[in-house]
This record gives sequence, C-alpha cells and structure tokens, in this order.
Amino acid sequence: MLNARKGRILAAIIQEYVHSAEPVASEVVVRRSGLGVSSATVRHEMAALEEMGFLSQPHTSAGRVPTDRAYRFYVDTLVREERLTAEKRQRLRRQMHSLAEEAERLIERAVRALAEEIHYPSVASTVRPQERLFRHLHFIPLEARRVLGLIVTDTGVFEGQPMELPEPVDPDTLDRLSRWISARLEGLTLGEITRERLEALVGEMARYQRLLDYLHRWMDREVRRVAGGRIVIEGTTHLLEQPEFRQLDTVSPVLSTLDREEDLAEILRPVPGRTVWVTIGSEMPYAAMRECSIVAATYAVGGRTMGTLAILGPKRMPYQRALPVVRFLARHLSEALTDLSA
Amino acid sequence: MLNARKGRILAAIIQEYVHSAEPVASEVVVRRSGLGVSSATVRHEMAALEEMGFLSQPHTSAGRVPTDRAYRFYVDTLVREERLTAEKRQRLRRQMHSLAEEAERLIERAVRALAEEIHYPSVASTVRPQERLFRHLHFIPLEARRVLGLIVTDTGVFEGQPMELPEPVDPDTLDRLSRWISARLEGLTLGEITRERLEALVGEMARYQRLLDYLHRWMDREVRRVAGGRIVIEGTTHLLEQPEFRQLDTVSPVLSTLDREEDLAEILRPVPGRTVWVTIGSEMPYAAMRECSIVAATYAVGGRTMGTLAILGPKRMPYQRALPVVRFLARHLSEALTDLSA
DNA sequence: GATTGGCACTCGGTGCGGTAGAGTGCTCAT
DNA sequence: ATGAGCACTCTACCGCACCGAGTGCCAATC
Repeated sequence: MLNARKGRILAAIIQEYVHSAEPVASEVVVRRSGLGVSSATVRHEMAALEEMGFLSQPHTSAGRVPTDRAYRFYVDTLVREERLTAEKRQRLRRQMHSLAEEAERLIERAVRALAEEIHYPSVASTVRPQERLFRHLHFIPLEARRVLGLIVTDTGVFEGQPMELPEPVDPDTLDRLSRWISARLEGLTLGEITRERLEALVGEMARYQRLLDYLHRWMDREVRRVAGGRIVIEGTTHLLEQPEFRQLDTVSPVLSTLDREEDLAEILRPVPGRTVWVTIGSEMPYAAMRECSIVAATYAVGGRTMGTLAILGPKRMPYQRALPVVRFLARHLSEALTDLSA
Repeated sequence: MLNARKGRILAAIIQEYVHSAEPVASEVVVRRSGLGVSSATVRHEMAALEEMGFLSQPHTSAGRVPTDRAYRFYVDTLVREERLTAEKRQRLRRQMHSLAEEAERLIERAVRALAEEIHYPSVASTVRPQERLFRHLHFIPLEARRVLGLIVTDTGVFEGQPMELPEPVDPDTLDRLSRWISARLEGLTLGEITRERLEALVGEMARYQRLLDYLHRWMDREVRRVAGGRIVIEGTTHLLEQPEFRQLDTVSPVLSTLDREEDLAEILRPVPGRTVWVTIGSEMPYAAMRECSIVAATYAVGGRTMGTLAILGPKRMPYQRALPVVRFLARHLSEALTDLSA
C-alpha cells in the first residue's frame, strides 16, 4: 500500500506530531526520520501522502497533520510497540498491589496506575452485573425483625437494603433458608436469575414468601440498574494539559461524555474477537469524541470477559507507549482477579 | 454597619452580578433595585461601598463587582432565602427516593438531585469510616477453606477480601466465632476498635488466632484508608458553563482539586457548631479554589454528623436558591438515613 | 445637606493594515 | 529521481485609531 519511504515519512510525521501537537514541516521530517534525502523530496512524498488521504494541511503553507486514516494505518501496521522494561513491569505490578484487595479495588488501582503512567484520563468498565456468577446468598440478621441480604458473586458482594420483616424469624431459620436458596441458584449468572426462576422458588416455599419477594425485587433492581456495569475513571484533568483541549469548545463535550456513565460504557464496549484495540476519532460512536482516541483492552476472569480497561487521549496518542501498558495492565488485572475468584 | 439604602444597593448589585457575570453599572442598579433615585446618587453610594471594601472595579470606568467581603455580608445578613414550594420539595424528595435504597445510594441520589437543581457541581463526603458504628461481624464461608469477612455498621457494610484458611473450619464454628466477637465489639465506632482491643480478643481466643489476625489487618486497612471517607461528586461539567470558567487557567486548578479526594474532604470539613454554612473565595483552604464558593450542610444519623452535602460554584452563586435546597436535601438525607439505620 | 443633570475623562474591546516568518509548490539543473 | 533556489501564501503578531460604556466630579436645584 505504501512503499518503505512513504511509510517511514508517515511514521515520522505521526511521532513528531504526537509530541509537538503542531503541523509537521518537511524540514523536521528530514531531521527526524534519518532518511538521507532533502526536504524538497520529502515535500514530494508528503504531497503524495496527502493525495492518498493520509495527511492534511490546516491551510496552504502550513505543515502536515495526520488524518484519522493515517493513525489507523499507523496503529495497524506501522507502530512498533515499545517493550516494557522489567523495572516498569515491576513498578506497575507494585502499584496495582500496593495493598492486597478485592475486585473492585484492584480495578481502581489498575485505572490509577494507567492514568499515572501515560498521563491521560483512564477508565474501566467493571463487570456487568448480569454476567457475574451467583455464589451464595446470605441473610444477615440485624435485629429480631430486620434482615440484610447479601449476594456473594465471583467478583464481589452485592449488598441489599435492610428489610423489615412482619414477624421475627430466628437466625437458624434464616440460615437454612439462605443455604437452600443458594444451592438452587449457585453457578447461574445474575442475568440468568430471572423472575420466573425466583417465582418457581416461591412456589416451593410459600411460607417464606416475604423473604423471597424481597430478594426478588432487590435482584431485579440490581441487575437492571446500570446496563453497562460500573465505571471507574481517573485523571480526567490530564486532558486539559493537552494543547488541542486548551479551548473549552473542544474539551467541554468530551468531559460531558466522560461524566455520563452510559455513554462511556458504550465507548468501552469490547470489539468482538479482540482483546486489545484502538478506536480513533471518527470511529467513535459519539461525535463529541471525534477528537479523541482510546487504547483499550478487555480483562477476563477464568476466560470470561469481565470488562474493559482503557486510556483516552487526543488522536495523537503515544500509541507505541500506550498499547503495551494497557495490554500489560489488563492482562495482569485478569490474573489478579482470577486468583481472587479461584 | 450599612444603612438601608446601601444594603439594598449592595444586594441589587450582587443579584445582578450573579446572573450577568458582568460588572454592574449604576444605571442598572437604578433599574433593578427600584429605589427612586438617579444613577448619580447610586454612584455616590457605590463609591462609598467601594471605600468600605464591599465593591471593586476591574478598571476605572467599569462597573462594580462584589468583593468576597460583600458576599460574606450578603450571605450573613442580606440574603432572603427563597422558600421552597411544596411542589419543589415533592420533586426533590421523589428524585432522592425514586428507588428505595441503602445508604450509599441515597447519598448519590441526593448529590445528583442537588446538581440537577442548581446546575453546579455537587459533592458529598460520606461517613468517615472511623465514625461508623460497629454492629455485627460475619464470616461467610465461600468454600471449605475460604472465608469472606463482612462488617455491618450502622450505615452500611464493609466487605473484606476473601481469606484463605490453613485448615477447613466448619460454618457453625465460624458462626459462633463471629457472634462472640460481635458481642464484644458492638456499639463501638470503627475508630475505637484499636489494635489493642483486638489483641485483647486474640488473648481470649488464641485458637482462632488466624481469623482474628485477618480481621485485625483488614480493619486497620479499612479504617485508615481514606482519612476523609468516600466522596461522591456529580455534574462537574456544569462549571464549564460559567463565564468565569471559560478560560482554562481558571477552571483547570479547580477541576484538579475536585479530582483529589483528600483535598475535597478538607474543603467539606464541617464548621463546628453549624449545620449549614457558606465558604467564599478567599476563605477556602486552597488557593486553587479562591474563585469558588460552596454552600454546604452536614447530614446526620440519629444526631451524629455523618458527612457533608455541598454545592460548588463561582463566588457569584445564587445563594438564595442554593441555601434552601442544600438545607432541605441534607435534612431530608438525614431523615432517610436515620430511618434506614433505625 | 441630599439629589440630580451634565460633561469630561478613562479604559477595554474591536477592526484594520502592515510586517515577519514559516513552509509550501514549482522549476530547472544535475 | 533528487535537490537547490525562489516565489508565493497564509498565519500570527503588532500597533493604531475609534467607539462606547461607565465613572467621577461639579454646579444647579430641591
């Protein structure tokens, strides 16, 4: 598609632009690319690249800026991902584990580590409740007639709202009841625990109707609440450090999108068949994000995809740095979560 | 301190400035205040008010802008809080309760309702872990040798990290153990459950050393983790709608502060002896916030202050609207939380 | 003595032309 | 095909004049 020299020139322009955020001049390419040719020659090539849709000029007599297509091409075929040094791996790992912690907090840690490493906003969508695996149900007596429900899943605990019972139920009965229910639901995903299935249980145990009703309503609510699961986000303000986001008209829509969890969940939706991917500018589902790119990776527990970890930045992202870090942290997160749930 | 006319003029200037965000001219005051005097007279008064430190001019021949001192005076003596209409109360109440929910979520709701009502960023600091009351401890068997710890407090549940036991412990023993411990710790705040107290328990029950160690480390961690408790924040981007935050140099430090939980916790720290208060510009503990004000209120459960609910905006805030809404939501939140924990 | 109309003065915002500099495209020689 | 040279284009920047908003002050009036 592109001969070797055009490729090198394009890569040089992208790399230069990534760190200068200014249109790149032919002269600069000569200096940076190390091709032994003059700027005039580079200008020829650049004109050709523009013709092909890889570069554009903000105005005649300005340098060139890469198009979305150029980034796409760069990411797909030109990038040479930096190798993470052993020390860096070590540091990232330490940052994630500075305390041994349960699922939610591990994810928060991963996001924070990512944001601090690359200095862009970082996000993770956590497990969608529907996909979590039911492990146990517990009814915890608070007082004689007040009970708190807890659902333990493979990746954490759902806590219900305390419930007021019409009459006292003794702790042992509660205990037997929760074991009984747990045995029948274990191994299902929360999404599979439907109204029908719960109603079937009620049939078998009409006596404890009240408790089952409670469980019922509570699960309906939890499971449906946020279609995309929870969102963790860190380092939003790094965006403001970037020159293209120095005018408010540009940042403002992006920040608003980051504020809206549903939209973020959509943006982070995994691309089927990939564990690491890049979404560039116009490929974003929202117009508000068309000045941005994300580098994203799914994380999984025991082979089941549980969510997405991603970094968000301007289209001129340091892809070759971001890719390996995101990949590493997502993989490491998967391992840590799998250990937890083992 | 100020005669009646000066007061009316000052109030008019503040109100006008709150919604125009532009220096206020004498002519405008005449039109707005309804005092039957000419602009020249008002100019005299304005000069006097400037002399007294209540007004300032961005430059000679510009209108006047209120100083921090003016806002302070306005808030302390001049504001007439708007009365909330019955419908508005009803709406706020509904927004908070659109689902019956447990503590954490009630707080989130309150913050969201506030942000949507006033259109400024809203925050709440939730309960500091130290101040929560220990209710019960539960050990939940996951598998034969894996146990999950839960601490039920007056306002929610703390979930530990699953623990690996050296040898299987049967559920009944776990159960007795947790009841035994619970009985000894009930009624203490988490902050009062010190290393010493736990070590005393270990002494009594050397056999289950391992479980107690776990509890021990876990509580140390939880209780110390975030000095200021959790922070909930909503609607940050409303800030960008305000003219004074249209230049990035002004917003950027504010947004960064909002990103840092510790700083926010500091800003929201209750003022002793007050349930509702206003912090204006230079009164803020951080220089980064000196273009902002907050209107804040504490919420409480059963008389114990549990956290702060607040709205954050430019110094020219619609205080007379914000005050009653914040007060109402905080009070209502207190009631809802008290109901929950009753 | 307080109030007011009138007026000169100040100062920021806007629009305009002129200039400097960066970077290109093109041409012609190699 | 490459490269040196040059004319051309466009932006960013500067200084300038002008306009209008709003004040401060003063002299006249109630």
